[in-house]
Amino acid sequence: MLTAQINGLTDFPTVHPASPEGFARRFDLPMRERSIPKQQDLLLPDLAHLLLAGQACRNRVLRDGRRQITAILIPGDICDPEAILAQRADYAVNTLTRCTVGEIPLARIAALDHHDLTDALNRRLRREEAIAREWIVSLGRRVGIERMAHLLCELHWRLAAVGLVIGDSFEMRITQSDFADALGLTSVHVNRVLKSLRDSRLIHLHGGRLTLLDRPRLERLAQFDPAYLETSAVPV
Amino acid sequence: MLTAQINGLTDFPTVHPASPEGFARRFDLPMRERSIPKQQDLLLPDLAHLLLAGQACRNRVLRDGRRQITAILIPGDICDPEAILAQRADYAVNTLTRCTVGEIPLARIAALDHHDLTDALNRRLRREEAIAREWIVSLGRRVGIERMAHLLCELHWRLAAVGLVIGDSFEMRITQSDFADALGLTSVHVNRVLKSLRDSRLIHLHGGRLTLLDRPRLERLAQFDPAYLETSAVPV
DNA sequence: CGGTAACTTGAAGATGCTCAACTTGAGTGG
DNA sequence: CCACTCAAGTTGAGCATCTTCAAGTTACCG
Repeated sequence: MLTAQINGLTDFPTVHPASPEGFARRFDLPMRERSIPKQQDLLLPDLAHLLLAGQACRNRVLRDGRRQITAILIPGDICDPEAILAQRADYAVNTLTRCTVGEIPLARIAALDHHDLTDALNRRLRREEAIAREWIVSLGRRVGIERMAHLLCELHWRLAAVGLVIGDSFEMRITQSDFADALGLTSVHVNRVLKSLRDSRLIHLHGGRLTLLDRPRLERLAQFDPAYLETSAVPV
Repeated sequence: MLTAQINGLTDFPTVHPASPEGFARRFDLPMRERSIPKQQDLLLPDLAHLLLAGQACRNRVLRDGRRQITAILIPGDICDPEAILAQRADYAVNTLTRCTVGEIPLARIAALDHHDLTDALNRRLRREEAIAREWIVSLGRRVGIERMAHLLCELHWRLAAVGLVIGDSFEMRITQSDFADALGLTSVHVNRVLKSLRDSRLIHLHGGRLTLLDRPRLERLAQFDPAYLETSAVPV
């Protein structure tokens, strides 16, 4: 079994135990697994990509090298829903940690033309747009420490929804540099923000595992309201 | 005729001459027009709202009053596609200028259950998400002047697509304060950024009309690439 | 156990903010 | 048509957040 096999690797990050490959199974689609090192481009042409383990991101790089992450992907997420729905994705997807992806030929998806499937994808897209809106609020109107707090609350909530949180702690191997590119900050400032959160006893980070020590206070600091994530509980 | 009637008002901003109410007509939906002053809440319950004239925005306000605009709406845009697709919209919509909206009862839309309609809405949603991604890049990685340049390029492109640009100039009555809330800046800084763009002879603003004096240079400054807007030309 | 990526810290500087005063301009009523 | 009013725009000065540059230190991986 895939799940057992992955869990056997001791340092393998954030596996979705609720078998996200259920997506492929539900619609009877062939899926090939692939393991990818961290900091690599992930998308291959003519395939849809389902993230099974690890964390990835969508990002854009400006001509002068400035990089902005526009979304963080966790197990169970589809990396490129636009590839399925619109035959194109206008972004790159990179791994933030070592990842396992499930690859499904686009041709097979197109062939089955399943109404439930496009419905499910569109529901996911609406949720992703809600997340994007919240990122816009963060980037526009929250200061560094609030931005970081909000992102950690979001990740906690999303990881919990797929069973990857124990207590208030979860695996977190994203580098400070990548956090910086997600939060619109520099890695130096991310480091200071994290130190400040540690000093305030709001978080604890050790051995690639992050613990939210005082989630209520963290959520208050971030003005985090999970309503935007709850709405479409998004099966499939 | 609606279009003629609106165009009769001399100071009425950015009317979509290509009759955006074609949306309602195409699907044979009843639409009531309503005129709304600037800086007002726009959404009413149990209705879908189509923007016919003027400019509006989706926004969120934090507890301490900080406000972030997450999207700018122009004639032809649907203010609350989520209200139609998911029976809820987790944002407020405000008018930025005086507006005319077309209101369509949600019950009537739900009743017809037209597949083309949900398809069209989902296509619009994907385009909006592409715009949101670009806003994330701007807010995260562009400095003030680049952010403003990029937004002006975006508005130029979108307004041109609905026939509201003459030469390189279009009606623009959004206040500097609202620009600030869209760009994650203060109105004071927006003022300085606009002055700088004026001094560089990149834009000209007079009598509520904005002219892009050197669009190629402005687009280079913003690193603007209209691909994300072109993709789904979005009829309906 | 050596090498490299990631993290940490300090100091100086840039971008953008806050506060405050003033100017301009559009809409209103006399 | 003018005076009045209030919202919007403009400008200056000082300050906060965050950046840049640079020099370490730690931790992971082969």
